[in-house]
Order: sequence, then structure tokens, then C-alpha cells
Amino acid sequence: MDILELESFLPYRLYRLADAVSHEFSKIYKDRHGLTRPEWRTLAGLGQHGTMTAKALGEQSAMHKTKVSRAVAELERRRWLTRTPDESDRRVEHLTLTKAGLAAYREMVPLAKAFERELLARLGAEEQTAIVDGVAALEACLGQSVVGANRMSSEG
Amino acid sequence: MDILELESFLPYRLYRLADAVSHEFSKIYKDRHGLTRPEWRTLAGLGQHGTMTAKALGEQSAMHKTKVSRAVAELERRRWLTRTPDESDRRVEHLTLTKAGLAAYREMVPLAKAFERELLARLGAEEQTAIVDGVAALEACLGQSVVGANRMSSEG
DNA sequence: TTTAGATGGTTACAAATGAAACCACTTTGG
DNA sequence: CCAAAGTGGTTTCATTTGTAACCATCTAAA
Repeated sequence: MDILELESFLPYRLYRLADAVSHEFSKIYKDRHGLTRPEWRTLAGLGQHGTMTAKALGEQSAMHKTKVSRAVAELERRRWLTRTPDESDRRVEHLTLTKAGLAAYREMVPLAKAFERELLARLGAEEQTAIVDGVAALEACLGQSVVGANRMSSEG
Repeated sequence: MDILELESFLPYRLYRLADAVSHEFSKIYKDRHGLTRPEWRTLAGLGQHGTMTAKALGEQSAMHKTKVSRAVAELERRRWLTRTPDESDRRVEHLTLTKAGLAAYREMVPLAKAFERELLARLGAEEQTAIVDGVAALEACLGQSVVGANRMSSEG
């Protein structure tokens, strides 16, 4: 009988690994500020780019537009971001972090970087390049049309 | 100002990648039989091991016990598995696939294997070993206590 | 014994999520 | 100019999920 060994099955391993890493990392924004993942990504996007539309946010951080909408609403409620109507297209709003939002972002960036650094630090040199390159390769091949702007991640 | 480049941030990339792969793979069990991921994992676990308890299922496939409970209930409703009370401990039930469940499992195993094979086939030889080894390394270091039996994945 | 905890498993409830409908606006093609 | 289709973004609704409480049973210690 032909069986499948789940523990060795790449999609399963990949998912479980990502889930564990993500869950570990979520402590940084969840325990600290009670943010959800969509909220964290929104904060990260705006911190990185300064000003973005909801649509751009969704594309950059692979989130469904309803998630973006809700995350933006919550961050606005916290007064971590403000909306500015677009001059020429009144459907569009430009989102920008407030001082408070920026402060939170600035506080989290070093923690995020430290997390990534320490995660990789537990690995040997070749192992580090292995994941980084491996992930990059899969991203590239799975590609343009699946990962990234179009897919609109479910995020778990 | 110190910023974080989300697109290069490993936890984010890993999650997005796993999500894309998983979503792609989910077509095999979702489109074909309308299974959810917990249901698929339950099927896979039982197919692989023959008979398991709900607890063992949760440990093997990194699922929260409520997910296992619900998945088992659904597969039972479909008559894809049966429960047999344990002789010596009446809290425990042993789960086994029925003929129908086994048939579905047998049908999916080759598809799953083909999916994995074709996914890897898109990569070069070194790239293949890169992800496989990279994932293994992270699994190992992130380790025993985080990935696997204890974590009880959220699954998305 | 008896009783206080563990343990396998289910259920109730609240929060997060996705699909699809929707609103306001803009663009396109007659 | 006008209707039809497209787009940015929100809301509604049903489903999925996690937490915590829960039930039944088992174990261990007094």
C-alpha cells in the first residue's frame, strides 16, 4: 500500500514551520500592543513606505482587501494613522502614520530585526544560506502569479 | 530612520510562501472532496498509521484538539472513519478509516506526491536541497518545543 | 476508600476570516 | 453627453478558528 509520510511532506512541513515562526514572532506585536497580524503588517507597510493607499498595502503585504480595511480602521481608531483623501480621485485615501503610530513602529523595528537575526543565528552558516536561498527559489518559481500581490493571503 | 523591509523579512516571506504552497495544494483535497485542511490531515494521519486516537492525531499533524475533534466528527459523518472505544480507558477512542475513507486516501496519496515532486521539479538541484535542508535546519533549531506536538498549529 | 488533580475529548462563545454584495466614484465607449 | 463597466474601499453574512469552560473518566495520594 502506498502511503504518504506527513512529517516529510514539504507543504506540510513548510506550513507548520512558518506557522511556528510566525506565532513566535507575533508575540512582539501581540503581547506588546495587542495588534493582530494584519494590523502589524499595515503598520510595517506604512512605516516602511511613509504613505500608501489601502490597495497598495494589500499588494505589498499580501493581504485581502477586507483585512486591510479592518486593520486600517483599527489603527485609525487608535490614532496610529490618518487618512488623507486623494486630490484627483475621491475614492482613494492616502494613509500615513501619526506620531504615535510611528513611535510604535520605531519601537518594533529593532525587535523584529533582532528576532530574525537570532533565529538565523541558531543555524550554521550553510544552513542559513540554505533557507534563505531555498525560500527565494521557491518564491521565484512558485512565482509571480501565486506568491505576492495576487494571491491575497489567508494568513491564518 | 531605521526601517524594516517587509519583503525581505524572513518570517513574512516564510509565511507567505507556505500559505501560497498550501493554498495551491489544498485544491487537491478541497476541490476534489470538499475537505478542509484539518480533515485532510486527519485522513492523512489515519491513512498513514492505520489507527490513531484523537490525541495522537493532534500530535502528529500539529492540530489543536478542537480542530481534530471537529475534523473527526465530519469524517465520521461522511462514514470515512469509525470510532472504537478503548478497552481499558473509556475516555479514549481509536479511529480507523472505513473502506470509503481508505479509498479517498488512496486516491489522494499519488496526487499529493505528484504535487510535491512537481513543485520541487521546478527548482534546480541545489535549490531543491537548499529548501529541504533549510526547512529541516529551522525545524530542528526552532525545535522540539515549538514546532510539532506542542505548538498546536493555528493552520490559517 | 475518598478525593484532588490530570487527561481525552466535546462544546459554547467570541473573534478572525473570506466571499460576495455593495457604495461611491471614475473611466470607457458609444 | 450618457450608459456600462471597472476600481478603491466598506459592510454583511456565513464559516472557521481559538480560548476556555466543560464532561467523563482515570490516577495518585492521603
